[in-house]
Amino acid sequence: MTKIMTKAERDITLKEGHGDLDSLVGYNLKRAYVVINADYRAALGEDGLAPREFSALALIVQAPGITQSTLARHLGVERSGLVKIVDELEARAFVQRQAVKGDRRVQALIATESGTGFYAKTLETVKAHEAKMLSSLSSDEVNTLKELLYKIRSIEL
Amino acid sequence: MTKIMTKAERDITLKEGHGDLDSLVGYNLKRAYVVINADYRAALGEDGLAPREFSALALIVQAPGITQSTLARHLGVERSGLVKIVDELEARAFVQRQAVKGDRRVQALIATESGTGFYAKTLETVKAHEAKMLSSLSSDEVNTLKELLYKIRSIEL
DNA sequence: CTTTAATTGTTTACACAGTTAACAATGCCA
DNA sequence: TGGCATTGTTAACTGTGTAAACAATTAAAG
Repeated sequence: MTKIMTKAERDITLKEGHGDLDSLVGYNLKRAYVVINADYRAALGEDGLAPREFSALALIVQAPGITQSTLARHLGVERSGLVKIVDELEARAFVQRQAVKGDRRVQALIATESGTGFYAKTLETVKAHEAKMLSSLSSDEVNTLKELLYKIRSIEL
Repeated sequence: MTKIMTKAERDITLKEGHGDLDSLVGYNLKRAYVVINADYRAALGEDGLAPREFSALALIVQAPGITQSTLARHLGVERSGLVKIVDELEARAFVQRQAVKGDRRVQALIATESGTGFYAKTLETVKAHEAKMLSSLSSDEVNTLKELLYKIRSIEL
């Protein structure tokens, strides 16, 4: 026999905020991800780089000449999925696909000058966005958080 | 003048693992989320509940009679998006939409007996999956992680 | 060598999660 | 009563990503 609650009772019950879900890391992880992601997009605006293009560009800037296969592996996506990411970056003239002598299958990725500049500018914007989002955490807490998340994402790598 | 690296040089450079990206919370958050999510699905198998159906069911079990609007608000999704989640749960006979006297617009959601049972069983599976994933973290670390993620997801709520 | 296997980038088809906009039915309130 | 808000729903669309197939090329095995 299930007891039905009134609307007021429901709201009070759920307002507390510690049912089963809140004790699950996965649920908190997803919700936090959604919040951060939404603010990221708001902070970068209409023609800012989407997260995946941004992270791809970051690796290309920091490892000039990286191939798409290697890049896909490091980003944790499929080769096929990376194609449109690089297409987008190339369409905006931030990176170039460059032939490699010695292996005609691969095309090395290098950032253009404007790509490098745009990346640097975007990185500052992203850092500002994160600083704002994490302003209620101490810098120790932020470091701990990064550390723990890094541990999790390194599982079975 | 951009210096192109050899493949070996590239691999060494990236293996270190501390470029710009690794210092960003958002990037670590996303990668950790993907890892946890993949293992969640593997742990629950073919006909297990997907994360969103599971969390919806959790709230329905814990707040019998909750309406779709209230549920959507608590889950952080749109009313329209919740429809197919509840459809799925109803198709599997885990919840029922029940008319409410006094307001003919809403339909209260209640878990069936089998829904409650399935939820309890699934919750144990999910807890086991999390325990496995987080085995390299101390229980203090796990609690800290939950706490920090909860702080983040509570921003502007 | 020559045949077989593996790798790279790519396209196409698909699945899934989620949003916005519109809508009918109903309730609230002034 | 009349206007406004809310609820559940559908439909069209976007975004993100996967899996499967393919041609070109390279590496490995006999």
